[in-house]
Amino acid sequence: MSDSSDDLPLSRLNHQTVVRNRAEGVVQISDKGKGTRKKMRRASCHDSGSDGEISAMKRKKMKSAGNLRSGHNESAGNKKVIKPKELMRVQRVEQGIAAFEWWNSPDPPEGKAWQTLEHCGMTFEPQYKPHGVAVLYDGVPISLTPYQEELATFYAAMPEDGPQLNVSGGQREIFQRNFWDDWHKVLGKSHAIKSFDKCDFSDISKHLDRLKFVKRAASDAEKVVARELRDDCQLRSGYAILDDHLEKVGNFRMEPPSLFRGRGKHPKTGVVKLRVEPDQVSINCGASRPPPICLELGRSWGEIKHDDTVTWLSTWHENVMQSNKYVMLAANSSLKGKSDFKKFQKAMQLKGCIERVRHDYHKNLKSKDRHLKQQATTMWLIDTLALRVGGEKSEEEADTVGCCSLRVEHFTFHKTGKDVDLEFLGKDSILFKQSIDFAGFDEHGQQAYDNIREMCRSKKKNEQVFELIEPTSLNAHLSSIMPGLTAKVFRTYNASETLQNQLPDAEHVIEMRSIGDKLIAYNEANRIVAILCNHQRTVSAAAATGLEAQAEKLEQTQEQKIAATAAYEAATIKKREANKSKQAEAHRFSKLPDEKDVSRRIDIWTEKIKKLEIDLRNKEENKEVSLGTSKANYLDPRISVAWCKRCDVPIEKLFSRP
DNA sequence: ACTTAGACTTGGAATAATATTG
DNA sequence: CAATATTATTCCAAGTCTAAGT
Repeated sequence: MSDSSDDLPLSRLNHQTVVRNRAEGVVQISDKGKGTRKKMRRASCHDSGSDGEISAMKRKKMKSAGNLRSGHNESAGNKKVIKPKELMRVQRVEQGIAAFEWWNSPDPPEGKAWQTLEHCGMTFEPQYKPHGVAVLYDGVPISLTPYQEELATFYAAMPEDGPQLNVSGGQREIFQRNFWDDWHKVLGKSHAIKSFDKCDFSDISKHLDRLKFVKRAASDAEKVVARELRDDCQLRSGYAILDDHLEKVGNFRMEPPSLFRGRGKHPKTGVVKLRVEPDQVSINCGASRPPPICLELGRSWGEIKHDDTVTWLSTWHENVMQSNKYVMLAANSSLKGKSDFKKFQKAMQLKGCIERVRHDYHKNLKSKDRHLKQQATTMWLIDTLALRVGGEKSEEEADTVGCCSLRVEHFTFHKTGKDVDLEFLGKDSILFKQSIDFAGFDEHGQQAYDNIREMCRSKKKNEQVFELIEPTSLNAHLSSIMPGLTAKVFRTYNASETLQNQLPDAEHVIEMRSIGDKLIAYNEANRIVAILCNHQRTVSAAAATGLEAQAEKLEQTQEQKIAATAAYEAATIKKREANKSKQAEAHRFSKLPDEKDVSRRIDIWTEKIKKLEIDLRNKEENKEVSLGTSKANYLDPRISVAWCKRCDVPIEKLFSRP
């Protein structure tokens, strides 16, 4: 690491080639053969597997690097030599990154996130290029300045029935009003355009559609060029060096300006999200390393910081919600991996003292102290229904709630029956709607029910049920039971616990014939977790029609089977008849389908139908459930990997790697 | 003690890449 | 081999939680 070019900023090494030396297992980013050289230990082909705990995490993070080689070995037995797929430049770099065993690397000192950090800052989209297509005002084309046109184009790009705009409560109107407020300001008081209603953006919309069409119709050669450009950008700015190893950066491209798209009934939807320039961006990098060079001609970064207690590389302020945004390392980086590992470790720690925690709130459900009683009741809900804690929100955001912010109006008690309807909009305005049989959950459910009922009494509809409880106080209480325990940990813990319980036993799984059947069993457990966490997705029009088509296909296959069965029966009958009316005539039916042949074909159809049915049922059940979130954030990979090992399922069937 | 800014995880949808099928 | 289905990745909003400020 003493090469002189080591001190060259990453951003300057922009036309380098990346070479992966197979024999030595060395990854180099070399400048035409000489210069910087990053050595990395290569992931060993077969994992040592001794360090039980982490080895599972490690398996999850293992890359196809191993695959490539195993593919090679197999081909040795085969006569034909299968050439490994040629890798793109980006893939080669990322294979090198994946070879780093972060789980075996030492942690930075307490309180520090890193010791050295070098990266390339952010990239920016080119400035707006006017297209000159006019907005019609009262039927008359109006010429606009480039900036005015840019905003008009943002609006024109939004289809009439665009996402989130059909939310009941007139989101389309809010969207338009917010856009008009901002655009009107930019147009100025004396502008010819005075009212939104007379504006017609359809010419711009058509222009944009044409551009989209052209892009879609691009030739293969053009697509290759586009891909090359993207790869160049990725190689130039997409990686960081943290504590002397290469890491992938997550979102190094500056968000382009646009109209803000809040979820649900967001009061700010349609507000102009401004273009952010380099001088509004702060950079965080190691003091001993050269800071990134701003690639925008004649521009520079706003501020250079050297804060080794945080993990962000760049940050800027966003004008719509007044929030900070960050560039961080990618989800599969060592930093995120370690933090992920800690999260699941904490959940395991909760497993060790869950009895104590539950005993605590079970006891307090009957407390005379109002605060304690509310606290215990919220804990019952968080632990049992996997609700989020639910902090307070401002008027400037969509009205969504979590446990602490639940209001009387979200509960519906019925005179008959013990079920309670709980209905509210949670994170991302996703609907939570369940009929809850409190007493059915555990022996404390009845008490929780009584408490909530009592807390709702004598309160107005829009008042909070647990007005004494705030996330901070709830978390403070939890931390007093177990250090570091917060409400969020319960979701992780209960998700992991559910996965563990729902995965079928190995003895049962190992009997399954195909990997496919095993994967269905895993997905089933995954789905139960997703349902617990209320991870939903909307059924797109395309998905709905796809489902219909599949149902039709199933029906067709069934018909074919019926036809085949009929043919089979006809054949047997005729054979029997032939036998009866002497052998002499039997040759007449020699062309009839052979009995065995037909019955084999029926078997094939039966198999096919079975497969289609399973497939369809699976899809139908997954239609509104999103498995991705729970898989990415809640399922402890160690549980999944252990299950795979026991059930003889290759882990890469569950976890793909970039 | 209370409020707010900052930092980081979680989340669904859009989009790109890849696999499968007709 | 093109059309289509499936899967992975990107995007960026929206949560949680800690720490700093007052």
